[in-house]
Amino acid sequence: MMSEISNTKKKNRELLSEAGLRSTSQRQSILDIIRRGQGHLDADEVYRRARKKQPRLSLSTVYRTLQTLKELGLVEEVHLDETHHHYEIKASHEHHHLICLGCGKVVEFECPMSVQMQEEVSKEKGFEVVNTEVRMTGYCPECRKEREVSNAGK
Amino acid sequence: MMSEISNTKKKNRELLSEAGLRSTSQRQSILDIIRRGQGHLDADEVYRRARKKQPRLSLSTVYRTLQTLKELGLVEEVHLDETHHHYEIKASHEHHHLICLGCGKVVEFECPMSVQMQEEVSKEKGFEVVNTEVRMTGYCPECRKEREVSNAGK
DNA sequence: ATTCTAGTTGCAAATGATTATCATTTGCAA
DNA sequence: TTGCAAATGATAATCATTTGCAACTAGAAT
Repeated sequence: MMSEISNTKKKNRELLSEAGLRSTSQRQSILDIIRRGQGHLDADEVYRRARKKQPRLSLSTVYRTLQTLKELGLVEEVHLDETHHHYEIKASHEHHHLICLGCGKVVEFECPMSVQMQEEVSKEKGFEVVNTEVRMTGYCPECRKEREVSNAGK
Repeated sequence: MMSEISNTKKKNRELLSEAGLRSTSQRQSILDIIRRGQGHLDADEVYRRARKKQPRLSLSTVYRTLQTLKELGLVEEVHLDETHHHYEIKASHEHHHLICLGCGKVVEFECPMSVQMQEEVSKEKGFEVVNTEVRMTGYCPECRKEREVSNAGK
């Protein structure tokens, strides 16, 4: 348990210094928060959580760090909605997002088909495709139920 | 030719009044511009084009009209990049977007597979999926060439 | 045709997410 | 321990989009 935590800390430190970046407490905690965050945190949520430990942390640092970690390839920026960005640890497995229009819940899904799709489009359009994002929206089981109820009331 | 234009005008008028909306000149021209725009116009581009005929048109009206037309289901909002929205006439055939990271060019592609994909995810997650967006990024033939040249120079 | 009025518009100011600026602080190599 | 480039915090700037409100107008009622 203890070793797990210090491992993470050490790993963070190494990751950063390998990239030629200084290992600051701010970067440590932001990285940790995203790692523990189970994906889908936005800048402001990271800010709020990080401030619990570092009340003097500024929002700009969060944005800058997010940007840096993204460039480093440690963190991925995902586009769950149109108003702002969300961030998650770059996962080992490629996955996509299914977003509930009712409650905002986000569910991840894998999609082996998308690789095939990417190849097809690549060939057909002569592009070198570097990324494929699949975003589905709909209603989760709970919200579906609610909608049925309120529709029945009409 | 003449009849085509007035047809469109009449159609616009009908579409709007059917929805209980007033048929204003602003809405007419914005709708026309998007229809003629071959997809992918952003609010500001619509604004610039519309002003040629209606110099007093305001940007807020463009935004409001875009919003209204979207709700009406006549226009679709697409997310080609993270900085702002683009709009296109709701097409008869579902299609997705492939965006060049070099020059920004946007190419549409169809993807019958996505329907199947949607069904699978629907079943697996218990969602009622209402929309699937596939967004690929990469480099178009021209930009690929350029990149090869500049890489060779290294 | 004239009047009436709720739907629309234009303008300006507000908002919300993100980025830039710059003085101050800090990690870390020497 | 020191020097200095990198990083931070506070604040202002930016940019797309939204909103409040007074003035305007489409279209129904007269």
